[in-house]
Amino acid sequence: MGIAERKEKQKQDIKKMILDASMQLFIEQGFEHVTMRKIADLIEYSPTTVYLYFKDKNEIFFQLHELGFQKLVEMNKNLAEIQNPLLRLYKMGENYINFGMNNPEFYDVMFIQRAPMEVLAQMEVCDWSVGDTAIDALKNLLVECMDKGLIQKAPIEAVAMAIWGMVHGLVSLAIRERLNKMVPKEHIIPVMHSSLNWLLGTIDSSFKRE
Amino acid sequence: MGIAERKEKQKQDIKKMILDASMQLFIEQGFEHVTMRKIADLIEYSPTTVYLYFKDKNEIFFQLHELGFQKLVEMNKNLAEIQNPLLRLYKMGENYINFGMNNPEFYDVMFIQRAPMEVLAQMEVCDWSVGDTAIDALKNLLVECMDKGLIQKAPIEAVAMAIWGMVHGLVSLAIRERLNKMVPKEHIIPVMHSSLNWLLGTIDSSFKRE
DNA sequence: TTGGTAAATTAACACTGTTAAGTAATTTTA
DNA sequence: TAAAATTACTTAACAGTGTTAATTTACCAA
Repeated sequence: MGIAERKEKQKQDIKKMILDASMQLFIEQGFEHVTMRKIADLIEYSPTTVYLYFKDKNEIFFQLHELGFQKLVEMNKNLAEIQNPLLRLYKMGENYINFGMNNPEFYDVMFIQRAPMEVLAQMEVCDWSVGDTAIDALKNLLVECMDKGLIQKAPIEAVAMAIWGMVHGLVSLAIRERLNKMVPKEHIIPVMHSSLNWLLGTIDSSFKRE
Repeated sequence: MGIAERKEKQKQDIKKMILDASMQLFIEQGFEHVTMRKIADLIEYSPTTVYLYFKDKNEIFFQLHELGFQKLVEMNKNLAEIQNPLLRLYKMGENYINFGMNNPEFYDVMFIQRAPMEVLAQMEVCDWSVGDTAIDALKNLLVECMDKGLIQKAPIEAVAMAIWGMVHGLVSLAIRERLNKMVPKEHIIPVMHSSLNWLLGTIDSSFKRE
């Protein structure tokens, strides 16, 4: 069935076109300026055609949110070569902050916008796998640190949430303009890194970053 | 000029009616379901009348955001009676978490939504005074802790951002449904408190909360 | 060539924030 | 008190939003 295959491929191509157009719009103009009509204009189809490939606007954002996680995972590949788990933990936090600050629109749709979670809630199998995988990576790393006696044993859940909370808090406050007065824009990433450094420094006082 | 006064009062009354209606809508139905027409319906005026009292929708949200800060300050009055600065710091974090989780819509407009900051950006004197006051309270408390040798000396800015970041991160992740899989909804506030407890515990190991 | 299916479009609905123009009510002035 | 001016409010409209139903166009098999 060569023609059915080709049709399927065409369908996937258009889906990709829609996602590319959406991505372009939302990186250039931000989440709230992405409209179905603008997407349609960009791919030179009528607005309703988009609905033949995606259930609704939220589903498009859900896909972009997944794409964002792919980018984040990509970024974290440099962790593998780091032996010291505590250093790896620091680098993971640094990566997270850099990712958020360099890809604010992706960060937005991944961790701030409600849209992707609404799609998830309406799915029969409701697992946020991309998110859970990322969280598990953090948890596993923490377990490794504790096992090797690098940080004090404590409830993993609470520690993981504390660390994730901190880096997410910093990035989301920055993205939503709540740190403008506190720190000038050009210094904000270094200050975030020093906040992270302070936290990990208090976890293990023997840890000092070069 | 008694009549000018009365007019002024009437004007303020209607402003208050509009804010009350907006608040009711956004507490009951959430930020994104507050519309100018619904507000107008609720106060039984035409939609355009609202524009005679507020420049635009963002300005209404800015006022609600200020109101939210009043509520938060109100909540923090119980801090005064606490002698130990470290305990006071814990209680401040606890209050922050409780405030956010019990008033998610207020928290949203105060720390997540862009609208209030857009109003601020268009003002000639662009100071986020309510926010800065809150941040200063945290900083001062940290200075007190350091002065009394309760926590190790470190750059205030970085420490303040780390702590604020953490509590904000936890609350905003919860509000935006990113912790649903990690922690069941009914346990979420206790886990947040234990995250905070863990952080403050690592800052000063002599500190254990009852 | 015809019939049937798939793909895309047009038109429309019910909303949204916001502005311009017009009306009604009130106050000031003569 | 009557006319003029100001204030308060409303109606109508614009340009946009997501989304659905009905319709047309394009394609492929018999």
